[in-house]
Amino acid sequence: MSNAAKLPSPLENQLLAALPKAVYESLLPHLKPVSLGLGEVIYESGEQMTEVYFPTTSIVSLLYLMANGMTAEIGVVGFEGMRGIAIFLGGDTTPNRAVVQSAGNAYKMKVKTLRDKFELGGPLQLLLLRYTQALITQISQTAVCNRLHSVEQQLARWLLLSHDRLRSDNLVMTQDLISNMLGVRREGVVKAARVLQQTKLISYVRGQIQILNRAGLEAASCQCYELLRLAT
Amino acid sequence: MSNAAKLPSPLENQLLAALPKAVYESLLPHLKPVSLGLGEVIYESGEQMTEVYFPTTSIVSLLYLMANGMTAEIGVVGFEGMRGIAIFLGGDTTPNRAVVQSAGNAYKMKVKTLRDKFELGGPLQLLLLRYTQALITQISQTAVCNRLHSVEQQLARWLLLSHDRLRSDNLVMTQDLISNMLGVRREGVVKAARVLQQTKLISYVRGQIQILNRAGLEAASCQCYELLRLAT
DNA sequence: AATCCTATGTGCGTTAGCGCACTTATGGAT
DNA sequence: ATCCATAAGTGCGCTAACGCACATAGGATT
Repeated sequence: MSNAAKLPSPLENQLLAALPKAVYESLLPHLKPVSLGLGEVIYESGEQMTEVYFPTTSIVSLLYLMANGMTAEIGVVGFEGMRGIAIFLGGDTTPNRAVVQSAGNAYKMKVKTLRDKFELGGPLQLLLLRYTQALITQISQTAVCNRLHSVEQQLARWLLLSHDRLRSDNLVMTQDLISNMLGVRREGVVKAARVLQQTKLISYVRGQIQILNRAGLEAASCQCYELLRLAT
Repeated sequence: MSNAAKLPSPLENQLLAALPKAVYESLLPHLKPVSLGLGEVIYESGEQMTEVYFPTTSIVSLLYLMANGMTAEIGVVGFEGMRGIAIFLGGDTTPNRAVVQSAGNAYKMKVKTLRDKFELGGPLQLLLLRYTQALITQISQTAVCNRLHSVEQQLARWLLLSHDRLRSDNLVMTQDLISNMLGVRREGVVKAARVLQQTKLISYVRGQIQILNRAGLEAASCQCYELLRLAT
C-alpha cells in the first residue's frame, strides 16, 4: 500500500476547508504535504520564513523564548489554523519559535504564494484576518491564565486544548516538554499530573498520556479553556 | 484664545503620519477630535464598536477582564498606534476593555469608514497590518513578562512604556490604577514604588509620578522593555 | 542479563506575592 | 478650620511555586 493513500486531505485543515471551492482549488497546486515529527522545530525565533504551514493532523506550539532560556507557549496551532500569520501582516521573520507538539501531517505553501493570494483580497483575506483575531484572543487568554491560575488548572487547560486538536484520547508528550510549554518547572507539572491521575481524569506512562474523563478535566481546568474554545 | 487652536494635529499620531499624503487627506474629513479623560472606559469588553481611535496625546490601555474581577493589561496604545484593530480583522466587538490611562486627545473615525478604506488595500492596509503584528508582539511580551518578572521590574517597564508615549516626565496615575494594569495587588505596587523612589529613579505624590532618572529605570526594568520598544 | 538513557517522583529550604485588616497622609469641599 | 474622600504605607500569616539535589522506574541497547 502506498504512503500517499494515507495522507490526510488538505480539507482536514479548517481554514482551507472554509474557502470557496474556486479559491481552494487555486491554492491546491501550491500545497505540499509534509510530515512533522514530535519536537521538530519548524522555525526558530527571528528566523526568515520561507513557508507557511496548514496542519491537518499535527499540532504546532508557538513558544516565546525568555532571556534565561525558559520558554512559554503563547499559542497553539492545529487543524483549525495556520502557522506563519506574520507573513501577511507584513513581516518575513517570525517572532516565535514554532515546535511540533504532536507529530502528524501538514501542508506547506511558499510564503510568496500566500502573500500574493492574500493581496487579492476576497474570502482568503477575510478568513486569514479572522483567524488572526482568534489567535490574538488566544494569546491574551493564555497570558492571563499564566498570571492567575495554578499549574494544575493550566495543565488541565493545556491537555484539553491538545485533545481538541487530536482525533485520539492518547497524546504523546512528556511532562518535561509540557513544563516548557507552560513555562513552569517540571516538578510542578509532575505534582499537578499526579493529582489529575489520582482523580482518574488522566493516566500516563512514560510520555503516553490518556484522557480518561474529559468532563472532569474540564471541571479541573479554569474557564480559560472554555473561553479559548469559543474564540477559535 | 480658542480651544481648537490647542488641538494636536492628527499627524501627531504616527500611523496617520506614516500614510502617503493622498491617503491621509482622504481620511482627514472623517477624523473627529476627541478629548479623553483619565479612567474613561472607551469600550467595555464584548461591546459593539462604532468608532476607532487614533491617540495623539492620550494613552489607552487594553485590559483583559478576569473571572474574579481582576484585570490585567495586555497592551498599550498611544500616539504610535490605534485602538480597534478588531474592526479590520473582521470583528465588530472588542475582546478587551479599553481604558484611558493618560488623559489627552485622540481622533476617532467611524468603524465603517475605516473598514471601507482598509478593503481598498494599498498603503493603509499594509500599515495597519504591520501595526497588528507589532501589537501581537507587545501582547506576547507582556504575557511573558507577567509570568517571569518581579513586580518591581514590571513597574519599571510600565513606567517606561508610558513615558515613551508622553511628552512629559510627569505622569498622572495612582498606584491603585497601576495595580489594575499589572494585575497585581496594590500593596505590591506600593512596595515596588517605594524602592524606586528610595533609589531616586522616580518620585510621586498622590497620583503624580515624576520620572527622575530614566536610564536608572531602564536598568531596574527587565529587558522586556527594550524588546517592546524595538517592536513598536 | 546487564547497562544506559530517559521519564517520573520526592524532599526541603527559600521566596514572592496573596489576603486581610488596619494606619497615616494629603488635598479639596463645606 | 474642620471634615472627608482618596492615596499611600504597614504588619502578619499563608501558600504556590522556585531551585536544587537527589531517588526510582520503565524501555531500549548491546
